[in-house]
Amino acid sequence: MKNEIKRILLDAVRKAFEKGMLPSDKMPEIEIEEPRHLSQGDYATNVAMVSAAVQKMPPRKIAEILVAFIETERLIETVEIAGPGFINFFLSNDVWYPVVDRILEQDKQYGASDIGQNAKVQVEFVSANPTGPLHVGHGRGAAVGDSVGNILSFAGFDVQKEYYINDSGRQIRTLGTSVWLRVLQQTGQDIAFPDTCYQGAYINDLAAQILEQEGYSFVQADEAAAIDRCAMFAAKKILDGIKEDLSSFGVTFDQWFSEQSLYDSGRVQKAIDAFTARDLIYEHEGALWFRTQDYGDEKNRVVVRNNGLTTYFASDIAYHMEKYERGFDRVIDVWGADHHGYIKRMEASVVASGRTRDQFEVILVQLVNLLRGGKPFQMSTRAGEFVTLKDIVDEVGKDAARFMFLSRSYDSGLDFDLELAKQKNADNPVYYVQYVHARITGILLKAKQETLLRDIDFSRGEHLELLTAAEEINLLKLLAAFKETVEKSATTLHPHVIFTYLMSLASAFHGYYNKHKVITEEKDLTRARLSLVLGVKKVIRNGLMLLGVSAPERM
RNA sequence: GCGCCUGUAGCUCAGCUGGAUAGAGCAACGGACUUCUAAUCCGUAGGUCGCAGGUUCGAAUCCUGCCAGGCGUACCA
Repeated sequence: MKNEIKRILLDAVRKAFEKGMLPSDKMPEIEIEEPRHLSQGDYATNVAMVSAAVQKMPPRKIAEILVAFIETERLIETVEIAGPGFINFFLSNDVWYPVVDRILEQDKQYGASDIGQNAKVQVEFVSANPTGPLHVGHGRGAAVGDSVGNILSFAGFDVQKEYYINDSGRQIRTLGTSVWLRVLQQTGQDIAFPDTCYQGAYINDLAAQILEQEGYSFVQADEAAAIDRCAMFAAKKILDGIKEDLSSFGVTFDQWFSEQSLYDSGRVQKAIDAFTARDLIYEHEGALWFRTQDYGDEKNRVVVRNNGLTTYFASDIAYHMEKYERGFDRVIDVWGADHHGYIKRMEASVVASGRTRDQFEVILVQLVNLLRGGKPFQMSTRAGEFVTLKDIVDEVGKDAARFMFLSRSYDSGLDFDLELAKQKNADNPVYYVQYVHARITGILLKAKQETLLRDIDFSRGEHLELLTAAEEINLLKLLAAFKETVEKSATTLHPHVIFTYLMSLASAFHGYYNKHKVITEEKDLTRARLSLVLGVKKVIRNGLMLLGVSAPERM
């Protein structure tokens, strides 16, 4: 429609020039936008204002001339000049009716877009160390990553969701030691448990489990091997738990990628060697350094410490090289905001390995500020005091938790009040949107019971021209805007755009519902309205699906 | 000190690829259920868009400088 208006305007400029009404036939880059207020039409353009310089005339004068040459076609009801020189277009209702047909026809695909051009994109998120259960903070990253993946996929990208498992290095050894010491304690040995070990009660559970499995002889085994065994055992158990928690949070991954596998296949060493050969890595004071400074980082970074152990950065370099080798055009990492200092060096390694800067993007999710009854509630993984994602899902449900995490831009910190979240009351916006879906289902059920309206599974809209109420036209316009909302969300990588859209659609529907009856005495009007609400129902469902929230038939 | 994010109604936040009277939810106040689910709706009230400059016909939106808050600034992960 916007292109249509642009064409009409170009036409008007040309005709006005030919008739000698305008000194130039040039038209600068113009905007066609949807005004905030209904009184300003369906579309407005600033063509007169931006042409003032070229035409050497006041904007309003230009607007008057153009309007005289605009051919009001069937789709345009009226054209007005307003304010400093805006030209406002009021469209006829006919423009909006076909959207219902499109929704009913495309169903679950309505709103899908092809802007992604099938480009291969990888979204990596959560990637929490398997040293303890996921906590609330991970939940936000999980919700964001999963939804961004869904939205990109819906927008025509070829998306793969991946979880990177840090199953190598010091924290895993610490995990093994922690479990081992608990094992010894459980067999009656009086051993101190150091602060540097993981304190959570789950460590005790794991110790009991491995003791049960291995038997008492386990404690007499070689200690180094036993600690190793504990580490493997615990990491596997914890990872299983993480998978389970994510699954009940509605989050699934296409691939779980092991850090250890990068060492086993020699990829880490290969990456170091390759960069060393290009003098991107050099030795200094017994350690190996990457020249990230050459790529805009504030200082160079260590990849191999002087004790011979590699840093996280080393395997991350190899990991990201591997991602592109798998054929991804874009790689998106979802990180907690406390890792933002890591972006520069990661970018450096990506660019150094021959990729362009825009092939690597980091979604920085600001931290979740945990509150309890309005008061700050400090969590500490080390001390074993934290609220797990599982706790939250068990208490408030997957839908409410996900909706809350996605309600705001991840650029802002999120206050998560445990007391508030655990209340299953009407304050929670998820019910506001889900209620629309349930309400419409109720209407359709009722319509089905009416003998005259047995067949309500319309494959296209019926008698749509009878939809003339302001609320109905408004709903149609919102439904038509869903696709561009998806595209905006995909382009900006911001899922909350979908949230905001769903809230406006829900609000428009509730208002309509309270003012008009869908099922009336007039059969044709009823069928028209049923078509409309069926469309609303499908769009609500599609939007919720992108956020990973269910659309209940009943509430 | 430097870097990233944020600063909009009493509270929590949308709006930020510049547009015409800055929006929503909660909280406050007043209304609407013999009706397709009141987990809803309608109305009232509430704002120097952190501050100061700049660019522009036009700035919450872009630029600069301040101020405030969060996070980060390891041969930790």
